[in-house]
Amino acid sequence: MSASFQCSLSDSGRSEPKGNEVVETNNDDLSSLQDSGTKLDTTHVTIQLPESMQGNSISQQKMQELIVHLSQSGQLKDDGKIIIEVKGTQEKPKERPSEGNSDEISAQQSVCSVKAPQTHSIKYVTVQQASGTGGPSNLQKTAFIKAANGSIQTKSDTHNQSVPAQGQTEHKGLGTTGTYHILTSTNGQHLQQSGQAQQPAYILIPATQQTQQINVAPLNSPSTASSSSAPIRVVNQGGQHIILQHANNSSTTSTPISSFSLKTASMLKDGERSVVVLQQQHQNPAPIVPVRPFVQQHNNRLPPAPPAIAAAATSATFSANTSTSSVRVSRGGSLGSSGKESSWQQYVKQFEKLGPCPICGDKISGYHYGIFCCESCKGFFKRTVQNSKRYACHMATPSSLCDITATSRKKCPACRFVKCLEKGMRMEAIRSDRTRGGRSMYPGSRYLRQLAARASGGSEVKCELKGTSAGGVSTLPAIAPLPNAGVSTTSSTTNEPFSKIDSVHIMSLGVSSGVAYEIPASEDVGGGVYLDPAVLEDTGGSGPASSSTFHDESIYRLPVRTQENIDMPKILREIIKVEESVESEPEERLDFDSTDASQIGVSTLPPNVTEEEAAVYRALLNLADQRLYRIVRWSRALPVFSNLDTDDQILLLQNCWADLLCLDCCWKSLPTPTEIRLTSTKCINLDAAREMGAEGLVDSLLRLTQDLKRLRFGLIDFACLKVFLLMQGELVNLKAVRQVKQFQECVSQLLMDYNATSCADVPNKFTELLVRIPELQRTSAMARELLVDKDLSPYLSANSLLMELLRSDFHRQPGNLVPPTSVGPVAMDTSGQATTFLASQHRTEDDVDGRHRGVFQTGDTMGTEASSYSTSGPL
DNA sequence: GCCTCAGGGCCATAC
DNA sequence: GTATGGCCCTGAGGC
Repeated sequence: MSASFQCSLSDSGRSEPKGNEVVETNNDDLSSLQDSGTKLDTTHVTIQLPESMQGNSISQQKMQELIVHLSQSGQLKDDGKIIIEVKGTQEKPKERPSEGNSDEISAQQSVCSVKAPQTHSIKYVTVQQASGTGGPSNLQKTAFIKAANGSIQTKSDTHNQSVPAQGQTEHKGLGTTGTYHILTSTNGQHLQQSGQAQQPAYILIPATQQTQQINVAPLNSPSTASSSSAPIRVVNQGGQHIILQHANNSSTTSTPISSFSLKTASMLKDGERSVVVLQQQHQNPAPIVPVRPFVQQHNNRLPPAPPAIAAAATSATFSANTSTSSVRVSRGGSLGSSGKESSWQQYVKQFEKLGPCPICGDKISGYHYGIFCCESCKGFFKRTVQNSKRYACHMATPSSLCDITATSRKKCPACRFVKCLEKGMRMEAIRSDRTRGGRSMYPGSRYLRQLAARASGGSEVKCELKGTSAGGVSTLPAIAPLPNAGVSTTSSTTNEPFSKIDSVHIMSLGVSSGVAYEIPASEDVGGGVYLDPAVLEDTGGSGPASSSTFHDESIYRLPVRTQENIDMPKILREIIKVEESVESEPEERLDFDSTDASQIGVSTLPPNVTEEEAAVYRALLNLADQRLYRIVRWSRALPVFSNLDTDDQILLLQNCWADLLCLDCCWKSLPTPTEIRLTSTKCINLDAAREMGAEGLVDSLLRLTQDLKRLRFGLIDFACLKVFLLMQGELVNLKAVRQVKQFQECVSQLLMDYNATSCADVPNKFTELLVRIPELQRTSAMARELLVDKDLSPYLSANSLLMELLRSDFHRQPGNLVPPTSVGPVAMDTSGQATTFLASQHRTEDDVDGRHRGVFQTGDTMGTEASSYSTSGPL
């Protein structure tokens, strides 16, 4: 969720607008204006944008997030309505009156009224935008359909404003309205264009480029550029700017925004508020170089016209050519050649005006691996990824990334590489087969984005190219921005390059050379910043599909942005934050030497087990025990869960601990599809597992890991799936059934939305993930049976959490005839009664009894010792 | 068939 | 000896 939405929603009721900001009001006057007599619960949200923005739009996704957030916060009831005002008045931002009264609502108003027919509540959201010049108007109608299962779907439609849609209240006549088209649906697919000739493009401009001037040229032909261009819509998203190209280029007479800057000062923060404001650069627009259509009719094949180039109207190569033909420059020198310059020199010339390389400040040479950057950084990035290079920053106490400039870039390749990633370079753009030429097909590649743009209309391609990478700014998918879009962004409120608060873990799995080390990364490295290890084994033809270069070597994992302005709902942020917090804890030890039998208390080994083997078992079980403690810490840090009754917490953890352990194994093993990763430096493969009698388990884990990898299982997926597994509201004896169910549904919905909107390259990802749960549960059942088959007492302390949970498993088996004489508190509350999905794994009583005999043979002692858990233990 | 453009490779230079 | 980076080659896709 965008900062503006987030902030406005976080403060209920009226708030004081300060400067250019988003405010939320509950203006009864507005309500009365919009409410056509119905007694609906009304929520008002005002989005304020400054002067000179010819319009402003909210993407459908934003709308949906807004609705979801309002629903979750209880502010939006069924049969309620929401009025979203998008203010874009003529007043100057700083002179704007402090209170948003109805008189100010002169620019736009959006109205969402709700009527809930039975199982679905259909929320129509209309966004009306006014230029103040009068003329025909259109409405974007978006239906938010809240299904019975809690999911929210959207549908879009465009219609003329003259006839208010059913269920909507009347809009105030505010002059010319424009229509923007929603580009993505909840399933991540592009919606068909409806009605208008063009569709908008979303262009993400990283906030780091706040000082970069962005020139926006009209879409129309150059000859009409100055008079009939489409206005640009600007919204804020998670510290990034989204420029939404107006779709209506046919009838609007609004003045084009020719040039504006994104200024640091415009990114205001007011407590939890974060507001984006775009300020117009010039009252009198600078000369605009018509942006050449990238495709189709004009046969202009210039490289994308960067904004700065557009500004440089007198540029030799990108002259202010007002004709449809233009000087074409190609490296082949076929056109526009000076005769003496090499083709390459000519080619490079195109980018001279682009501005500095976002990484080192050198000259941009072109679009490389996802961003505009210089040749040097291109080569550096290529070598680093291709050769799996490992760097280390030698700063003793790094608090920020080393300064990377054209002169200093050689000094710290570690920080340079992190900066490459941070600025949006994509490792998946490096080809594993090293084939030359052709179009790159990695997710997010410009080519794919162009294809997508064409498929959805074509005109926005021009816009996309125009807005692409101002001054070397990295670009992001113009449509349906990827979750890791934030890779290319930095803080929206600061120009601080980086911070080393979070870390990029580049961990080697090599035993000897595998020195785990950290490369400092930015806390601003962007929303969803997780370079999925699966990406490195992309199945795509041009990606590093079958590369063995990467996946066995390193994992590049950047933290998901968790700062306030992250573009995701609050609950999701909290979950991610908890996940990151737990992940940041020191890694568990897998120590084959320190766990001696004396600590266990049982020194008698089974006759066929050597001390050496016992040490291995002890180490592994101890590792599992440590992981379980971590799981408990994780769960207790979760919202909702931490507020549950202790009995409920115990019950829920009893139910899923093995699932979580197995999922954790898979998660850690994503970079090593042929081995299950125990720690960052130790793995177990099938051969080793066979020797330990765990071949089936490891094989199942591997298959699961590979499935998840194929699905591009990321941190958000991981975190949400864990919550999903934990919060099982169907458990018998669970007290807070409703809260648990609601939380699970909420997280499920968030994950579905996230996957639908941000993981479009993995069809049905959410469903695919859910389908894996039974397999995960089978695997975890296998693991528990394996543990039960082994007599663990020689290897594991009696008061280990693992032992306790296994004991609780035993008690939860239906029909267990011989309960242990003493049970730990973990099992006390629900012994013999709680049934779970795992309990449905049928076992015979004899089997269960026999398998557990070893586990419980010291039950009395364990019960006594373990009882401390109830007060001071993990639970 | 030509052009685009974003990949990779080569190799002189720097460290 | 290795890393760097400037220059050029390559080739799928678009027109």
